[in-house]
Order: sequence, then structure tokens, then C-alpha cells
Amino acid sequence: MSRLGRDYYDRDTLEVAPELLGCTLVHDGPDGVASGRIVEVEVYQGEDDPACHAAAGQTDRTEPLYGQPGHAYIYLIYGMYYCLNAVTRAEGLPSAVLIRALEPLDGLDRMRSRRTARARRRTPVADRDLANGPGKLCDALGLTLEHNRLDLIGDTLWIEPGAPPAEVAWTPRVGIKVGTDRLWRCFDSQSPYVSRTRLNHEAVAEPRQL
DNA sequence: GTACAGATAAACT
DNA sequence: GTTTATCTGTACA
Repeated sequence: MSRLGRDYYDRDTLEVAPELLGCTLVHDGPDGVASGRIVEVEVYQGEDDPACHAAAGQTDRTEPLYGQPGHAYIYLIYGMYYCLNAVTRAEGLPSAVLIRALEPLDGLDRMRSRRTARARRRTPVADRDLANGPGKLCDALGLTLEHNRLDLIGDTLWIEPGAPPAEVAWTPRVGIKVGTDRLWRCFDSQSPYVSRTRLNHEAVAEPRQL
């Protein structure tokens, strides 16, 4: 089973992000393996990017962003959910790719039980809704702050290469109020597993054949 | 299908 | 004290 190595992440973030689409994110945790095909990501790069956590400079929280490429940057958002990033570029250059949505592949039962329990639902969460959002996918894979700073070139959390999507679309990033002029969200425009947002219909950049 | 309100905690001003 | 890279249930079309 091959996995993406350090050099893969040590590149321009706008190059890495679209290439992660189609790759497989795997978490081998205490309960077993859960994995999914990456179908949606966003770029956050530099202290000049007002939406990047590094815009406020280096702090205890943002330290991983400044660290070695190929590590996990996980943070708590809205007091309830976690978001997973893959750190890119060399040390000292705060930059990362936010993993926003997965098509579930392995460990569907584990994902379903974790998601159903946390969402306090009576009926099981549908497959399509298991990981179609950054908070949902962390819950589905069982990722928490414990996994922050984890080396992605390791045997707990890693990404495997995969077939690229036929079509990729770009839009502004979701859920932010600054930096919306940059089209730094990209997704597999033919996948039903992307986070559902009206932005999908208003893709500013035309889908591009690969 | 879209449009809200509310939950909830740490980082930041 | 305010903000936040979210999600869910409810209301309504």
C-alpha cells in the first residue's frame, strides 16, 4: 500500500490541493480502519491570507501550520467540531489543505455508528452524509485534537494516491467572511459526496477536464 | 428544495 | 466580550 511522502506536501499548496482529489485518506485507529476518497478541499496559505489562521501570526494553536510539511493540523471549531488539514510547504511557510469531504470507502459501519451517536440521531446517518463536511469527516474517522500534529508519513493517519476525478470545479471557500475573493475551494464536480452548498451550482471557475 | 436559530468552547481582541 | 475554516432540527415553499 503506497502512501504520499514528505516531498508531495512540500510544494505550492495550490498545486497540492487539486491533486489530493481522488486520493484516499486512511485512519488506522484503535477501533480499526476507516477511510474515504477525498472529493473536496480548500487552500489556506500564508499570513497574507486573511482567512488563514496564520493571519494572526504564530501562536500555540497555529504552530503546526508553520511546521514540517506532511503533518496533520487539527483544530476545534464552533466549540463542537474538528477540522483536519494537511500541512504543506517547507517549515516557516504557514500553509495547509483543509480536507472538506470524503466518499466513504472502508469502515462504513464504524463511521455510521460514530456519526449517528454524536448527532444523537434515532435513524442511522445515510452513507452520503457520513463525511460530506469537514466536521463530519473528522467525526466519521474518529479524529480529535489527539491527532493534531500527527505525521502523515506514518502508520496511523496517511493519504494514498488515487485516480484523479474527471472534472474539478473551483469556488470561493466556504464559511468564511474574509478572503472570499480567492477561488481556493476545489472539488470533484461529479461526486455526490461533496458538502452540499449552493456554491456548487455557482462554481465561478468552469469545471476543467483533467 | 432554501432559510434560519441554536448548540458550545477555545482563541483572540 | 467577540469571533469562529460547522452541523442539525425546524419551518416553510
